[in-house]
Amino acid sequence: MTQKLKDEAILAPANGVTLIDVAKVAGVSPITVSRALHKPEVVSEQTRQKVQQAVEQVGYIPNMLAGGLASRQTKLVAILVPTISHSIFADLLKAAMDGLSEAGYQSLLGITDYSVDKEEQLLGTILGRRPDAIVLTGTEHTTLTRKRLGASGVPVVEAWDWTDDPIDMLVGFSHEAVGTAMAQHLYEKGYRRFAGLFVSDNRAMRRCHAFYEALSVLGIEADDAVVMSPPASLKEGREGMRELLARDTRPEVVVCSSDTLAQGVLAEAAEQGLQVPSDIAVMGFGDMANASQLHPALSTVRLDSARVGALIADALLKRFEDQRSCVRLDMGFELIDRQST
Amino acid sequence: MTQKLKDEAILAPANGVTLIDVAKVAGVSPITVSRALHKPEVVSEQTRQKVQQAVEQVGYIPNMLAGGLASRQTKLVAILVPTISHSIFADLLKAAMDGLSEAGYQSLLGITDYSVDKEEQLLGTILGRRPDAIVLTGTEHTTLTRKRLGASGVPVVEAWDWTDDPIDMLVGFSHEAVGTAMAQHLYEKGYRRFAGLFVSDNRAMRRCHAFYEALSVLGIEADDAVVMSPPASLKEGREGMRELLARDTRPEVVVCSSDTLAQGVLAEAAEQGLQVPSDIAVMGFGDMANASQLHPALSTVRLDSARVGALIADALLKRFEDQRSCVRLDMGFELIDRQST
DNA sequence: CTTCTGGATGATTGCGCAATCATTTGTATG
DNA sequence: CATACAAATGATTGCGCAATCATCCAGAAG
Repeated sequence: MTQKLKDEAILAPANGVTLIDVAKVAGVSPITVSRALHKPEVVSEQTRQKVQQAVEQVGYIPNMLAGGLASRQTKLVAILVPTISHSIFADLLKAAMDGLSEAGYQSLLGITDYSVDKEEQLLGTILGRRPDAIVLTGTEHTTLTRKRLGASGVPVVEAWDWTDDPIDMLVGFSHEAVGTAMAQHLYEKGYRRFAGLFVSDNRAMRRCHAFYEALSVLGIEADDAVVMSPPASLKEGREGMRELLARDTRPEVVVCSSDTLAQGVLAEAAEQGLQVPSDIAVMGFGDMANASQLHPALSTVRLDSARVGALIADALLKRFEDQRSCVRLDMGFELIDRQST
Repeated sequence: MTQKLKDEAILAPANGVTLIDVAKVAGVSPITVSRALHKPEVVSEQTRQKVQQAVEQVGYIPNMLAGGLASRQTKLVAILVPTISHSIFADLLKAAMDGLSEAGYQSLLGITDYSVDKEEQLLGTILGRRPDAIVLTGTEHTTLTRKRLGASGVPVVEAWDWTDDPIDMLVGFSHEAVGTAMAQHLYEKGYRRFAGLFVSDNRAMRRCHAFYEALSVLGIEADDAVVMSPPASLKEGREGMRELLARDTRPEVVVCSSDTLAQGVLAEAAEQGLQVPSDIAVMGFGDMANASQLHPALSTVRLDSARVGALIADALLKRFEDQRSCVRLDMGFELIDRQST
């Protein structure tokens, strides 16, 4: 077959052509075509090639609706994240999608806007697509969500958090441990006057509480954190910083619930002519790609969300291979000292 | 029915329960259940309620594979973007998804990494899901992509760009016009020594060429732009800036292919003790949420990608209602002067 | 009282494919 | 040369649903 012929043939529509058309052209039965495409090892090399040629000639594109209905597996994985506007979740999502697509799985994205109710609602329509697995962010869900997932038997990964009572699989880290570690770390660096700037999502607040708890254990009293509502953008960071600076005593270090917030703090400090870290130090959370490139480079907590995404994909692929596999992985985290503390 | 009963009932698995089960419980035929759910107006209020109750009692979740196969519409829209790590595309995607989900459509995300070949490959598997429409970023595609789309008859929106020869629908703006406008604008502000810092993706390069073309029309000779390979992050911005500053003559203004790159330029300028804009001015592209919050606030080109996303959704919904509808919309853009120029 | 109309419901069929079981063919073994 | 056995292929069936056409019934019109 010439290249030209192939090019013209392959363009056939996704609508008309079915397995049967391919079978006719190849001179075999429809089921043999199906096998040639999905289980080439059980078909003779000769017929496999005939089928392959026929597929290209008629421009066949398998109908995965029909395939999924018949085989009860959709090669679809639903991934629910609170937002895609934070590089943390964008990176996680990208890595998970890449890992899954290598194994032939497509991803169905859901954005929960940090709301467990929206998560529940998304889940309702998503389950209608009969995904082979579902990835959730966090371990906080509505009871209905938990029940539906438990009853549906779909493999689940809860990501980006840690709990002793997971629905199924788990890839993440303890936000309480992060809060505690940040407090101890900054204390050991000699800071004594602390301020917190957090966004009021579930996980950030848990880091916040652990942070203040640890401070109190260290014998330090600190003013309450400034708490903003999501999303966490530079704007919130600047506003929060202004609020902190308006207080009676200026803190030595500002601990933020995300790098983005911290970046806003840096911008506000620059605007007000404050030197970082000599006048005021700043610590973020997330180690997004920008963090090391800011001026001054941002001290933060490194999570490697791309790795979390990749490990989510791994966990799922393992489960697909072996029903009994159940990955539960505490990724940990790493404190990164740069110029801002 | 008590709340408790409902809660317990609704949790039934997504696997076992079918329309037929609902029909039995409701005491009607399966097809009546289908109608009660999809076309409530043709069913009497009484049976509609009976069905609704039965659905909740048995925890029925419609199988959209079966529904899609039978009705030939999947309520799925595929959206292909080059990356989700730029807020421009993240916002566009989010807005499009929101607009579509309100009308009951789910989105299938594909990330092309700025590669038309990857786009082609993604399209292959995506067409297997028989989406009701496809959204592509840009107007540059492989010939096979064009042919497949043309032949498949699926509604297509090309977004974020402009062309006289669209595949189908079009929502975007002219990148050439942006390049030209930036050159004229900066010229009018009095700048004469220009430098360009661009990333080598198709659309950025077209803005770049138009920019230099316009400069040359204005009688200005400028050194070649520094061209980095994607992705465009702060790091590339800083590196590019260092390269520019190493040249014989320092430019008065640096024009960047994205706000992120520009942000890197600002960071490098700060690091090197250069005042912006007095020592060197900077202009970005995109007006991401951060741009106005940086220090100094970034002059840029405003695109409102969320609006593009919303209009994409509108264009598709219109098409779904009326086969003949074919939106082609030039969104234009807006130059924004802030502190950095 | 008959005929007509239209609203409400049901029966049948097929969407495109893979699982399952059945059959054919080719090859090795005694 | 008969038997066994595996590899390769085919026929049938059902996945869960909506489109299509058919039926039923109540009330209006004549």
